[in-house]
Amino acid sequence: MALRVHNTLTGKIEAFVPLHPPKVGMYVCGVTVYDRSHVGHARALVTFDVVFRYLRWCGYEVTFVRNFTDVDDKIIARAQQAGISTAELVAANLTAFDEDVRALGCLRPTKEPRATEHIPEMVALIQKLIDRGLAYVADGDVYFCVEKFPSYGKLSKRRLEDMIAGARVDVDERKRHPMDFALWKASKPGEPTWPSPWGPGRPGWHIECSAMATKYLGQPFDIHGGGADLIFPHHENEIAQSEGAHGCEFARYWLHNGLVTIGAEKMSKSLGNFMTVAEAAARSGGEAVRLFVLGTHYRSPLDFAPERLDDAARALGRIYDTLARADDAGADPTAPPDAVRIQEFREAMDDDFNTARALAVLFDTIRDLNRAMDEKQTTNLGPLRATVRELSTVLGIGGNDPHVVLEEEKQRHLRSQGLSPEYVANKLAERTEARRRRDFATADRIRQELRERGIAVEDTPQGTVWKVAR
RNA sequence: GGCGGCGUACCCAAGUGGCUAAGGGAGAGGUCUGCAAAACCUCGAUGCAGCGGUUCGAAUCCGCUCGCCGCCUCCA
Repeated sequence: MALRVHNTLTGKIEAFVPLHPPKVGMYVCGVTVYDRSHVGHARALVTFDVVFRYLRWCGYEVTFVRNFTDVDDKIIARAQQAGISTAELVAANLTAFDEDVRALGCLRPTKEPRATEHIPEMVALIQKLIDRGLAYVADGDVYFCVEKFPSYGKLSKRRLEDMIAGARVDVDERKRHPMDFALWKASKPGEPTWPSPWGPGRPGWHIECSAMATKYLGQPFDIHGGGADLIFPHHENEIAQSEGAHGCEFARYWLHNGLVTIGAEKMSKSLGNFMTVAEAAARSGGEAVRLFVLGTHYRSPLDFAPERLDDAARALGRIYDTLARADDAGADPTAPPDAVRIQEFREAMDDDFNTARALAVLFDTIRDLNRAMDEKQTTNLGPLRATVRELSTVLGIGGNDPHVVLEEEKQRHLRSQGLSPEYVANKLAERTEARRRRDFATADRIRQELRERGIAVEDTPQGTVWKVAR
């Protein structure tokens, strides 16, 4: 079975057939860098990171483009509020974004173009739309004329009449049709501005993606992705602009991740009900956030609660405990992965990136690994360990050095508790001595004492060790 | 109002016509242990919002009802 993906354009799950195999072009809408990213952004980031990784794992040469919107109303407003330049605001948020992405274990896209670095391309595209009669100039603004694009609404499956019906659309005298949208906005004093044939101004939001996607991927290209909240109007407008200008299909497969809700309400900056990626990562670690996201199919709604992060952190801890144990047990690092498990994994991922099912394969493998160690079947260790390593290249879960991960977890814990490694070492030595004397009352008292500080003591055949209580 | 989607065990969640309804977290019992912890084993929904229907057979298809969400405005 080969990869099948859900295409928003058709509403169906279809076989994925790239235009120019083995090459695949993928464009994903990134973020507007006016503020820190939250868990909702994390979901989009992780979802398409896995798509990217899986396509590569399948042998495709993927060009993955993810943009930054670094000019828009909110950036301007936020910068003015803070009394800094838009450039300063953008720079700060780009740095923060980079940290978030790294915490989430996402690979770098092939290209990360910024809107402000592609103004000439946008101007050229707008000019082409004007030339083809699909756009018109009004007072230094340029609007796209939706009535001139007959298939407008084909992605979001809505008709122009329906949209106006329930409409809270701005009544703008300069627009010929209420649903017409801005390609170019004349700038007000003090705003970032670029020269254009229609006067100084700045681009509308949608045009940047049309211009940059086509610049780096050509047209048509294979995959266009983003959050489900972008289907309308953003992606609908991208299609109108790109297909209107070039007279050919824009993108073949449209993939959209479901939104993150919190208390059954959409998580969003405007509602103020969000947890930032940095906060989530500080609580449970970025990899746990990733695991939380991948536990649900990417198109389903995902309800966030901090406790779910804790669940994920515990599950992740089990993975790394097992891997550390396997490495200590001398799993052959050169062994090939287990073909049966890999096949199960492939079938799950081929089914529209069913990461929840793929994770079940990972956890089954973890159990296999522990059982093999319990039963001293050392020859199975290598292949099972290799299987986890293989799956981790796609899921981005369990791919780090387990000893390093566990050690970092311990250091983090000690620091947050204000405890020194010596304190723990002394307590453990004291307890070991007590146990040697068979003074179990003292030993248990010490263990309880440490437990209250979040330190879990384990007596193993190799001696006493401690871990962070999860 | 238009369009799209959701409701599966204590919590999360996969499964969309047919083996005993994955997996994770929590829980119970067991093995191991001085006792624990970890790990493993076992248990856990005779039932998949409710009601009807199609079918030899449905959580899965159809209809209705109830509850909930998203988009239609900036939004991942």
